Amino acid sequence: MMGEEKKISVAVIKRLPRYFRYLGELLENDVTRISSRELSERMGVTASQIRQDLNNFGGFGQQGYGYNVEYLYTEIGKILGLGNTYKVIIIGVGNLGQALANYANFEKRGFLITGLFDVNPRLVGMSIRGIEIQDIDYLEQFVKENEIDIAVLTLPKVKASKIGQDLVKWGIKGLWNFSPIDLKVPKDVIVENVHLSDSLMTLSYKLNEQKVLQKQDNKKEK
Amino acid sequence: MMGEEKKISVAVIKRLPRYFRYLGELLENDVTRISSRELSERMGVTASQIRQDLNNFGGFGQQGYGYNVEYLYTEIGKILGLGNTYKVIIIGVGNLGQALANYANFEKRGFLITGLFDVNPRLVGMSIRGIEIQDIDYLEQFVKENEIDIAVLTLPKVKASKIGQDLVKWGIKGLWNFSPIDLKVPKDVIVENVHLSDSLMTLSYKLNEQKVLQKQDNKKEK
DNA sequence: TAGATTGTTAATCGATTAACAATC
DNA sequence: TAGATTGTTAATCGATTAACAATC
Repeated sequence: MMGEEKKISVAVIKRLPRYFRYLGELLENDVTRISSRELSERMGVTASQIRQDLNNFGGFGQQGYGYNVEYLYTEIGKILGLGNTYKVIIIGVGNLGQALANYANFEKRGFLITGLFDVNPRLVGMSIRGIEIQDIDYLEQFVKENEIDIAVLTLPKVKASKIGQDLVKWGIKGLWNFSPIDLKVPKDVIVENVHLSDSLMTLSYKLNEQKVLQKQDNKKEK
Repeated sequence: MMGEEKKISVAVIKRLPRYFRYLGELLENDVTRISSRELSERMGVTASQIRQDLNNFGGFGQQGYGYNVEYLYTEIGKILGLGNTYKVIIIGVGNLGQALANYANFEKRGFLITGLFDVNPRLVGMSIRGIEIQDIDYLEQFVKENEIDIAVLTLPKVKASKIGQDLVKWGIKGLWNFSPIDLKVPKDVIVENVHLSDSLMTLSYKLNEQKVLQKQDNKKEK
């Protein structure tokens, strides 16, 4: 029956951009076809996983041949929704917000920065890549008048929660959240978190674990 | 037998910083004790998972009482290796590198920025938070003379791979990689990736999926 | 046609959840 | 002591891997 598709797991979705990246590289190197086995060796995953992952979305390969790199690249791009353009606003134009505003590659992928907002009067009025930073007081009006797809939250923890709620109220459906908080949102709103301090702590954990393992090894050698 | 501990899964490790964050908030709000059930409700996970996760590292709770917030917070901090200090260098001091260099919270957690490097002659000689940006030519010497724990890679894709290899050769054991590549490193070197474009693509995918679901709902309503 | 490799089903593995005895 | 809640074992669920028939 239609519409009865099994839900794709987050684990699979998170792997798609990586496939996309590898296929892009193959394409740059003029590789026209690739088998799941060879791709698996390059990526350090199992061929089985690649085939399973792809077959969640359709049969992109051909028996006895493998996958056409360009075709598969295009198809995964479509699956990731990269054909679309998204109107993006950045809220909090500190160092990180500026970094993201300046990152040209996002524009290439269809993420168009259409508004920048900050509370800091020193920043308001300045421009980044031709876009003027507005006072956050104008945020509500701006969001309501422009069809914004994604709001990037790069502001201090204390403000992020409130602004996040407001944005949802004003109709935003996508949040790219860099603040170290978990936003509570209705289920039709998508939040993608980038928790840098979490990432750094994970690194810290692993470095420590590594040290412990080395000590154990040293003992064994004695 | 000693040293026969079961390996902690990445899934568990990745959850630790989140526990740490929630416990920190509880502490700020003067909550002294919490049960796995209550924490689970706040975090949107199962109480069972919390207890399982924590018991990988030890019994931090007390039957009939729950967990002492401050104690648990401290212990998870220890597990995450936050008692240590790490010497950190940032390679590539563009917008993102600058953002990270300016992020004071990292210092608080023991991640001390001790060197900044870039190829861009315009940046070399400038200072961020009292640290002068050096030409990347001095990187090798600097790494060999100072015991650097973590190198942050915030440079263009094309350079990242080579520099990453070099750093490993020069003895770096921890890499915090922001470049959209997968570094190949020996197994005693830890790489923690922050792939911003992957994250954005995941958001894009989910926004698209959301749209599709809404269309299906609309159909059903008719 | 023979060889290669997919798409897909079945088997395995690991992670999450449930249940409950231990115990504060 | 009775009630609450942990620590931990057992059951379930889901994701990964293996296997192989289908087919290019």
